[in-house]
Amino acid sequence: MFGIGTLSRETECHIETIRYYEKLGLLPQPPRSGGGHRLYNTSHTKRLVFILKARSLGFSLEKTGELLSLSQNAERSCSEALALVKTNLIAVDEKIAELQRMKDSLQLMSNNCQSCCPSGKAPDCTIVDALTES
Amino acid sequence: MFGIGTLSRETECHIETIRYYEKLGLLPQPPRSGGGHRLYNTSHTKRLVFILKARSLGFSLEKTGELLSLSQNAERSCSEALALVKTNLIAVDEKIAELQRMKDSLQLMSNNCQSCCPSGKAPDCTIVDALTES
DNA sequence: ATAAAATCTGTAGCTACTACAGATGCAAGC
DNA sequence: GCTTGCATCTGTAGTAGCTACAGATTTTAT
Repeated sequence: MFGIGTLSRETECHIETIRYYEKLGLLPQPPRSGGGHRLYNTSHTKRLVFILKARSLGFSLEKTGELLSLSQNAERSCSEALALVKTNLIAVDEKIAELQRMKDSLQLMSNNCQSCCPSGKAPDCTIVDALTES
Repeated sequence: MFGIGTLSRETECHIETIRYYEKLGLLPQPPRSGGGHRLYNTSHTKRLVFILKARSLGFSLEKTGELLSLSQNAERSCSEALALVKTNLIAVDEKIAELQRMKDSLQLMSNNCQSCCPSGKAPDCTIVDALTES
């Protein structure tokens, strides 16, 4: 049994975040010491690592909760987990596409600006114009 | 002079968002009708369009405010605008890279799952395993 | 004149945390 | 046994960028 600081250090997850996940029900309420300090064991660590991995893959905390309950279901339904992964994959793909569009526009603005006013000052900044014009 | 509803329709920006931008100081406080309704003109439209474009390029509202003040500066400093654009470009690039990593992992999980348990049910779901294992 | 639509202000909610304040708990050294 | 200092506690408020009300008023159309 170890305290929240140890769990935080092991998982590199902030203490406040751990408590926040507990509040949301993603982590179970751990037993407490006589004075009220939370006491964890390795099963808590595993569960938190699961949550953090899902987070790093872009799953919302709600979806992460669904994955967690799937993972604890004795008769695991692979297809449900697969559906969650695929939905997230589509969302990630869309975000990439949108960011790529942003990147292209920004690149264009940057290139235009550098070729038209290399001195650094110009009364007709192409960047401002690009944002101003319709 | 027209009302907030018209401005909202023209720019496809929600009424609440317009008021929010005013509250933040991105949009000036417009004149009011006798009864207190906001009255806009085309200069407000232009400014809002500028904001919305910057938003669509991933600028934070704070950075958008900086771009706005640059755009209104008589002696426009191209280099400052360029710096803002470049900083944002780097941030966008980093986000793309991170999402790409997510995508690769999700794709791998999805492929593994589909090849190992096409029936849809399996007691050893590779997705759950991937999240559980260290 | 009246009904319906638009707008007003102000507050609370959303996601996923983060940052306090102020009160305790705990462990180690003396 | 006592003190010191770090760890932890609860609860609230803040962050970004909105969104969604409630309840009151204004404007517009008939």
